[in-house]
Amino acid sequence: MSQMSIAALQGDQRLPLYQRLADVLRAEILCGDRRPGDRLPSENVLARDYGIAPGTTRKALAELVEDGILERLQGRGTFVRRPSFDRSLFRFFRLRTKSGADVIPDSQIRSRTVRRMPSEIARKLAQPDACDGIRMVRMRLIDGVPILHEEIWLPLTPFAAFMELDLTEVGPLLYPIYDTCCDQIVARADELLTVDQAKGQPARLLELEAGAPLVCIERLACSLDGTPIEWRRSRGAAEHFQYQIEIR
Amino acid sequence: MSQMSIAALQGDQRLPLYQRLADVLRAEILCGDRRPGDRLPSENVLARDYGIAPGTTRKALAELVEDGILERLQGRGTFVRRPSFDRSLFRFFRLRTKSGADVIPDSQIRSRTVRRMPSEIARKLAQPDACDGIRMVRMRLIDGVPILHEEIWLPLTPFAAFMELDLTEVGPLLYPIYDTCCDQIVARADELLTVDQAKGQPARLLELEAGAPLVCIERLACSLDGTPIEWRRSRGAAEHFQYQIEIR
DNA sequence: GAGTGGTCTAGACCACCTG
DNA sequence: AGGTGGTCTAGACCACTCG
Repeated sequence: MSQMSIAALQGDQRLPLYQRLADVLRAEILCGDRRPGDRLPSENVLARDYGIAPGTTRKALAELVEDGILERLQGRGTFVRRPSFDRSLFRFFRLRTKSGADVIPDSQIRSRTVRRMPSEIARKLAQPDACDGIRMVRMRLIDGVPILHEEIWLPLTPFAAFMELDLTEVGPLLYPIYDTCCDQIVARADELLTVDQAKGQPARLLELEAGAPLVCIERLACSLDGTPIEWRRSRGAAEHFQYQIEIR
Repeated sequence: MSQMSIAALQGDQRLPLYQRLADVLRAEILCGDRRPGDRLPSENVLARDYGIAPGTTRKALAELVEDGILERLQGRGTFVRRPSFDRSLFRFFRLRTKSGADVIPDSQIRSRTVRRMPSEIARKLAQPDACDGIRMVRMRLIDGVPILHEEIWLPLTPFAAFMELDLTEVGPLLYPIYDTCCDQIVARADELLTVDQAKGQPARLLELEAGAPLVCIERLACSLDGTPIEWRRSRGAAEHFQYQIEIR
């Protein structure tokens, strides 16, 4: 192991040692060689294995901690972080209910079918045009009141097992299920927020009049290595929402 | 200088040395003792002055670089960063015009008066209730088309000089003017985005029918030490906007 | 050429966790 | 008690900038 590792660090010699080590470790994590929760070798062991000083190892690990990929616990070790992130939507969104904030709404999956993906969604999911995918419609409710209408698309390739799942066992959070059931970890997402007008199925399910202002969030969720995994569009009555953000 | 500085670091001895040094330097910057653009002493000089190892100094400086307060340039030195941030609004907002993105709209200040602050705004600006403030109404246009209606409030206390300014000389960016004219630096801001319906003056100036969906962004801008400096509410036709964000 | 920050080394001691 | 990470030291050499 140790000689091979030294060879690996010699890859692109223009970069500093700590950078090359960070790249190696990052790659090992992204390709699934090291899974979330795994403990890495201690900094001294890494230093010996790669033939560099402990301080240099430390700087590489610090960079990955900065990235949010690793977590270091004094006296315990260095661990691959488990990205948990389904609450992120509600980190920015605040639902204007009596109760206040930080509630994850209840979830009702209204349908789950395999059907032809619209080409625009296929493109965003990096799938070939005119292929099949999994489509879900999900309502999210607070105190029984429908708040969000969600249309969710998954590519068949890694998510075939998802179709076998008992929907009654699916809770309000999908991403942990993607992990346990299909070995897919959502690491980041892009969101695009626009304002729309209510019409069709979403308007009906949200019990809104046609033309009412609707907030529309399109999200493309990606795995650790950047592969797009899930596309979803969430819509909700505009009056229920506020989006909060800090700029620096 | 050097002995005094050592005394300063002894303040709260539970914290690590690099942390205490970072706190001292941050405080010196926040209170205006070191201004944006100033060069700090080199890490070796700091180390000698404070009686610590250069590596420890380095870690303190790295933390402030991380915070965005300092900037280090190889061969030149370590500098206090000049926060420039008026473009941030448009880092998230994309205006759906033919031309595309990354345009700072033109600016027309329609009024600038001193008048009684609404109590809610006074509270947010940490001003006493029923005090006077500076109120501006500003339109922002792209290709001559009104896009945003802005209502802006400033506390009189540090901004009195702003009333003397020739408005024809005010460009599209206010924050650099706050700096040069009133010695106020905007370092961060909180934004709250909601959806509203057009009515009254904003609707008229934006040439919208009453009831049209309106995006409404309330922003509270703060100086380096966290003091609220400016409150503004920007409104624009919802159809013109999209808000983009990356979640990690 | 002198001074700066960027990288790297090779240790030391401490606080903390676990078996 | 032994291993872990957190802090700290005291240097080295390099690349870069500037006068």
